[in-house]
Amino acid sequence: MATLQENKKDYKKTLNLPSTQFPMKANLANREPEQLKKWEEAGLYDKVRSASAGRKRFVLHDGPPYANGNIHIGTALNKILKDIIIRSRQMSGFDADYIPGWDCHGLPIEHNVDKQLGPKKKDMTTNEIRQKCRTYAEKFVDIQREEFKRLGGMGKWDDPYLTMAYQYEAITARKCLDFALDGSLIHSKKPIYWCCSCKTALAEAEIEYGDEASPSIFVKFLLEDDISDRVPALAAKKVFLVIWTTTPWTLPANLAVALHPEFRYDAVQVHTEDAHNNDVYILAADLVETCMKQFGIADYTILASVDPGDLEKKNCRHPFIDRQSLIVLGDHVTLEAGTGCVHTAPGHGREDFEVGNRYGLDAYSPVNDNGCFTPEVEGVAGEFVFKADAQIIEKLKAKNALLAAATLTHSYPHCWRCKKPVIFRATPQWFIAMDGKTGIRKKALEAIDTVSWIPSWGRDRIYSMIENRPDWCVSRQRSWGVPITVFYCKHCNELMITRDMADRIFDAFREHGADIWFEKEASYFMPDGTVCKSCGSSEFVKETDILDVWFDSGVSHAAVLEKRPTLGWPADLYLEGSDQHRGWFHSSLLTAVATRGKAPYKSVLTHGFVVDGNGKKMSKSIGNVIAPKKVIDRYGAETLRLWVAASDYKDDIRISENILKQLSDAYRRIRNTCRFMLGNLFDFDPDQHCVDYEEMTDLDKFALHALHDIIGRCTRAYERFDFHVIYHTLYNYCTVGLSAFYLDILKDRLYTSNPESTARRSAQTVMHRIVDSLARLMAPILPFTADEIWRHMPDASGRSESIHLEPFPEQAASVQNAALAARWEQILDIRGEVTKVLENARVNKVIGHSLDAAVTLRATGALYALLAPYEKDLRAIFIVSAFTLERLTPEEAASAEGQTAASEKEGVVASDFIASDFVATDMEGLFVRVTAAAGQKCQRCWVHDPSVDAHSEQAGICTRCQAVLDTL
RNA sequence: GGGCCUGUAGCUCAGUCCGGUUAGAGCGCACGCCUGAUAAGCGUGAGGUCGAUAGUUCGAUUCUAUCCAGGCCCA
Repeated sequence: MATLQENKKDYKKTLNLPSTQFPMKANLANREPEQLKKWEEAGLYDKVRSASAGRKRFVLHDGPPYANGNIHIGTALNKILKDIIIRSRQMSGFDADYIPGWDCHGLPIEHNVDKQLGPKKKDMTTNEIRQKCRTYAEKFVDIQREEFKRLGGMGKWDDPYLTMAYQYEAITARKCLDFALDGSLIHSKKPIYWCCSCKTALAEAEIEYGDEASPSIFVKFLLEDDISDRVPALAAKKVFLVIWTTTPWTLPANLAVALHPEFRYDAVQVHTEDAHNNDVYILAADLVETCMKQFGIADYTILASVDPGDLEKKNCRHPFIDRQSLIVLGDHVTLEAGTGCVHTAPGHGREDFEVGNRYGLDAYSPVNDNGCFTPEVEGVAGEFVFKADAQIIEKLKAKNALLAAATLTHSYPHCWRCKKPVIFRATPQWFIAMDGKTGIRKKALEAIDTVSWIPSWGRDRIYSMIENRPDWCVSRQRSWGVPITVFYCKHCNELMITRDMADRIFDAFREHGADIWFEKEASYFMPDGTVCKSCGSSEFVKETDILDVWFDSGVSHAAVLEKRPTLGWPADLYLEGSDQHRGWFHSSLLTAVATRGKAPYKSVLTHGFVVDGNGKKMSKSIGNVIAPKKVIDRYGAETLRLWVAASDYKDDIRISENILKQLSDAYRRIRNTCRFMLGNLFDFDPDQHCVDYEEMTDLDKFALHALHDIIGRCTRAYERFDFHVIYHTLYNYCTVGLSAFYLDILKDRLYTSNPESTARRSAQTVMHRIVDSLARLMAPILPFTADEIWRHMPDASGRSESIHLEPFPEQAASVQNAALAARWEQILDIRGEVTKVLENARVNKVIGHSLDAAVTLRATGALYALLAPYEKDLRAIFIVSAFTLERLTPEEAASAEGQTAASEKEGVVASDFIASDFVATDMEGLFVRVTAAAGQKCQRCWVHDPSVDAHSEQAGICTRCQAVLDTL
């Protein structure tokens, strides 16, 4: 007779144990690049495209990232979301092409090129510099393209749109001229940062802040208008508004004094020994005390409180120029320093400009390119502004307008290149008028309500931004961009642009790029014989300003959606971070309503920002930045994609080692669950072995019902872009529905049955459908893994070469069975009660494995009726060796409940019922008894059964196994 | 400082719109089992003043206000 050990081995050979080439370890970091290469070699994306030709289109328009630097985790989030959307729409039956884009012009690139060039730049022509910028942008387009592809994103990476492409540049210039031709592009002055030493305009990014010592002076402005009708205490007094400034040189450009509309102001009469005696000063009430200290005035009386509203639009006298200064109200006034009355020179400060704009004041800036006063400024004409400070202070003293003067060290903007302090200076700029005759603002506001904003607060956010924004300043005094292609008369400075010229410029740009603007004379773009309408001159000069890059990307709907044959206007969806309400969503809307009268998108989806594990923003200085490359190298792009899917991206989303670890655990669980099913399908041929629904057990039918529930939930979630619902649904399904329930129960049947038996084939039919559906459902989120699963599934007729050519699984109504599902939900609950009692037996060393146990259930009417039809199945469902069902009357149940409770409390055995070890459960009318199973453990199926060893020919196996072996 | 948004177990998310049993799930953790999914699998269990405070209400995680913490956009 064979030894037990040998028998064990022999019997193992007779089992149908899982077998698959699908590896347990994903080794994503290494395998993903190989996979990408295979897809590329196979031309998968082209196949996807041709497979969906003729279907209804879904147009997701890619917002162009800036072609500078490596991608960061936020860009990765954005691109992965887009890819999930493209793939899921594709799988739900749309034709969804993805055309990535890059924003290639603009200051940050030029700035970096500047840094590389250093002093050489001075000797280079504009086009030489532009060429360097173009090369730089190309380099980063290539770098980022590879990084994006590595994320698993599917799309036309070989044919992206670039804002520096000639055709794109031509369209950008053309769109700008559309504004010019309909009168929406206006020329006006605005203050900008200006470096007097480099003689150039500077952008915010080119400013470095550093300490600087400045004069700090208090100046009084005589109130000309009488407000004693509102404030009687001021009758017949000399009333002054007192301002504070650290830039005395801007006083010649003073046009206004600003007060805060909600602050309280006091009129203070001072008593001094000097010329200021009996002056009345108007100051913010909260600052009276500190100001008086600074003025060195101890003796003063508060005469009255003044409502700033009573002063609005009244006039002061400029302290040393024969001019009025208007009193205005503005929210930018603070109580942090000064007097609460703010010296306002609209030509020399951004807030001054904005408040001045509202009151119709000129951006007066009598300072030339060198930083010297123009001749019109008496006394200091020709003087460098910072040098003029002292002279202006002297002048104020002489006019008895100076209340105090000191020196203050404070943070002040400096030029990034020459490190000298910069000034704010108004220069002519091009603006797109928001409220001109084309009424862009009004149209934009109306268009907002035709768009679906997800989440809905996006609507309010962009609405208030459009509602309150100033005119759009589109001028930049730079080289790297699309020029504003208008001309001026050389003699009278009259603006010149016509439809004909616009066409010529468009054609020239399309052929040569925007460089040609800087190469050719104005006449090149003008019909022969063009003369100035105003003075008749035939000599013209070109505008040298270039366009704000937001204009470039803002016309992408025209340059891309309208031009690409696979896209269309308007887009179904724009998807970007919530910062783009002010950025791309905003600029796109403005250019679209102006030229097409409609929004360029039907819906706008926004995602939040990536923050660290504590919800803090990532920054280099804090050192909490997580680079996508690091994540990919360690966990693979799939894990990063799973992170995107798991997070509710409408909020800010967190990432940390802990979160990634959790996701990588989840990934492994999903992978392994699929691997188990693949392993059990090793001998399954779907074309031959599928079992009909009607022939299946209720358990298998329930599994199909549950699967179709999952399919419904996931496909609905894809429709609503609720990807985290999919993650949770699939993950929970794998752990709870499959691994801990269905698959665990199935093992016995799969391993021990005759391989050809209906019981086993039925289970395989269900598992095949599950793994097929799971792979399809996960494909948009986990494209690598889904395709890997696909390749390891049993082959069947009509299969595509890649899962990415397949649609989502259908939700088949034929397997929906609500009544059956309701019964099984209850059986699941009962199973939960049984496992608790089993665990108790395990703790008490009665059993180890659940197959060591025999379970008896006693149940009352309804529960008994539910269980009775399944009596034979429940042994397997509970994964125990023996199962018995007994019926209990309600009276017995009630009495037993009481007895069990009593025995638990007192430790007394109260009746035979309790003596037989039944335990009351949390379910009313359900009692469970667990005992060690009788009989030997079958060496083949591991079930304890009295029949084991009853057969003489084979040692250690049960009748059931013997029967199977007989058929093999 | 202003506009918009967010805050539920260690983590990722339900629930809150329209107030009402002991606020749910999975993971993680702890303990145990198994060794025929094995760098796997199964079971049980412990975790929450629902950011804080005040108000409305018979009753608030849910409604209101303020505050705190954080994010985006402005200033």
